[in-house]
Amino acid sequence: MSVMEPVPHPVIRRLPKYLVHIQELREEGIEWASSQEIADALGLTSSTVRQDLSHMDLKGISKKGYETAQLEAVLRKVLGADVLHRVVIVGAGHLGRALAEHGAFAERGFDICGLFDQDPGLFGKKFGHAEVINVERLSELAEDVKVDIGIIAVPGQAAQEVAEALVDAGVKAILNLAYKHIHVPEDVTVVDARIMESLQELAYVLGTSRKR
Amino acid sequence: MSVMEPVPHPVIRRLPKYLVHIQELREEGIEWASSQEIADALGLTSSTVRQDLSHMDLKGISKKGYETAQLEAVLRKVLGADVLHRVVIVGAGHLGRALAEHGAFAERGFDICGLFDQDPGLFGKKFGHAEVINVERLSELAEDVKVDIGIIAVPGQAAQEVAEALVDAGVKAILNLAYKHIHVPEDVTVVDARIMESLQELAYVLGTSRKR
DNA sequence: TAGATTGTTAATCGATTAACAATC
DNA sequence: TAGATTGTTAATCGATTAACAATC
Repeated sequence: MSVMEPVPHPVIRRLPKYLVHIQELREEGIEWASSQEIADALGLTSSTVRQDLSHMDLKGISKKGYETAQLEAVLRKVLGADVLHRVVIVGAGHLGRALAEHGAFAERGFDICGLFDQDPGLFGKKFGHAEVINVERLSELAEDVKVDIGIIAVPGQAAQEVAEALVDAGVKAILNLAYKHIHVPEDVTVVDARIMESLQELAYVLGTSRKR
Repeated sequence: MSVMEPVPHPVIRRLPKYLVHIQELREEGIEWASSQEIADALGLTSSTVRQDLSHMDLKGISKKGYETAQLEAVLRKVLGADVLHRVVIVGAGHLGRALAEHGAFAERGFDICGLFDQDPGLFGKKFGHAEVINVERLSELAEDVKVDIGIIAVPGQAAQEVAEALVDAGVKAILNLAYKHIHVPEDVTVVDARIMESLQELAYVLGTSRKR
């Protein structure tokens, strides 16, 4: 509840889930939600929900729970959903293009302001409202507009190189979709998101269940 | 090291990272890797690496480390990389198409054997080597071939419905890319992978650093 | 042999869950 | 009032890190 205490990482990762669910409840016209109801919907325990929300600047009310309008506002604020984030995507392969064309990002405050690749055959092509630009011109763009987030959507071998280009351009937050760990300075935050790893996780589970 | 003890979840999620790194080392002709070397490359501690690998059926050697060939083999085995996994994708939007067209899955033992959508305008169109099929015909396909993994790549509102169709079709492992928690029976494993949530996590970090 | 590195036990750290007094 | 639900403390659980004897 106190404003400046650090929110633990596992909690941060759950906040977007709360936000989505609460927005749904509001669309249905529901004004109050108890920790138990939220927990059931998201596959958590009510205890976890209360602990998590205790980090937010918000008070629940006994017998009623949390006011959905207030909860949505608080979550939007802490997740920066009301701030415009400028995002560049490096790599205009299938995945990079799909992201550029995916409308949901714009809806949630992520503006794709650049789509880069090294293949001249792609330069100038439009995906979503972004045009493919030579990756060498990344730093030029970064001089003009402050880039908040860089998405790495290139093959693994090129990931580290791209990461360094993003860091040089002053980007402090990187989403790494490449199948490779990247090394960055301490003041840069990296979040990994790899569909391949998730698939392999499932493959492991399938393997163990098959044996029994 | 013992064959049948359950491997903790955090360890499982790191195994794919080890595999990728070891494969790289082998391509470079490197035959031995110490826990410290692996840790540095992947941003872990040597202690974590040794603990993780102690779950594998493998022995390191003092002074040399782990034999990369052996380590790769063991990791491939435990992650089921040598088994063909039959995958269906439900949702032929930008993301679903990008996945179907993404060659890296086939390389790693994931065969996209079906791409489904509800939009008749898409039926018959080819992405990668998959043709878009009416989602109502999902169960038909499942009768013919054993589907191991289902990928949900539809908008959030449709996610639960699709999850149920997959469960009905006998799919026991689901990768959920939709922005919505899905409820499934106990014997079905769900892994969530949402780029939006990862972006929001970064947005949170940006928000907190901005304040200081 | 001396030194490096494993495998494993123990210590620490942190997250989740349980419990319950306070409160509406 | 009685009952439901919060906010918070304490207990539990599990993962990571540290430490070190064993070993090559």
